[in-house]
Amino acid sequence: MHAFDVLSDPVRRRTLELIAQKELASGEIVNVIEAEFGISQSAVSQHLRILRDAGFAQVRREGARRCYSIDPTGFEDVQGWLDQLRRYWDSKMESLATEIERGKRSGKAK
Amino acid sequence: MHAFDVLSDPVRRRTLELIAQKELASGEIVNVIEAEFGISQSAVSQHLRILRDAGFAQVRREGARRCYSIDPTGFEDVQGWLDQLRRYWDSKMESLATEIERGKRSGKAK
DNA sequence: GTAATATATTAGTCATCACTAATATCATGT
DNA sequence: ACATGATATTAGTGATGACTAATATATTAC
Repeated sequence: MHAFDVLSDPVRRRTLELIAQKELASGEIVNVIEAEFGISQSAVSQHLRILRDAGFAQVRREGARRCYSIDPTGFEDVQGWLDQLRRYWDSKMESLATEIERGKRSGKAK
Repeated sequence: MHAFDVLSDPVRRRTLELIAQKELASGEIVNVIEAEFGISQSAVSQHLRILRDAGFAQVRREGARRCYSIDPTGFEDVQGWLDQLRRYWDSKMESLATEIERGKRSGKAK
């Protein structure tokens, strides 16, 4: 599943918000998500798996508990793609600015 | 449609890459996407509508042509959400570093 | 070992969305 | 006015993914 597909689900985004602030056990995440979205433990567990597989979440076993925290790895591709895109349109702006500057100097600006 | 849903489609991501570099007429976009993904003009047009509606693309009429370019507006929410999340885990790292520092000074580090 | 708790997995259902085919709209040239 | 080209829209179909219910696995307590 592509990184952006992972982030396209509101339950997964909310889950990331939660574990970004503080490591949480699966059960604690289930409590919040169940209250906010009205879905089952099973559904949350499936989302957690997707987050793990895509490198957005890390898990640490603590007895019977599974403690989840943010894994920055998954965000690298996403942020990279966004940065690349921004570079494109920034450089476009820049060459536009250069063009305007050139126009001014040669007195061609209308 | 949520901003992340918009970005979760590969055709739309590719389209954004194209128009981020250079303003393109609908037909030019169709040519590239048709070649790369093997989908119809209709499909591309539907994707362009979604990009417009979500504030990722701007359109300019030029006779019968519709010229598309990037609209940064749509990316604000996306980048904002990512930044917020990063702030969370950065501050977590910071307080962890502070804690270690404190531990060292008080000689409590194990 | 058995019960209780915590979490994950599986099978099956339903909704959403991306697509095609067909059609509509709009501008341009004759 | 009509044909042509460029683009958008609509209706209908198929695939994917999010969910529930049921079950499996693992850990702790008795």
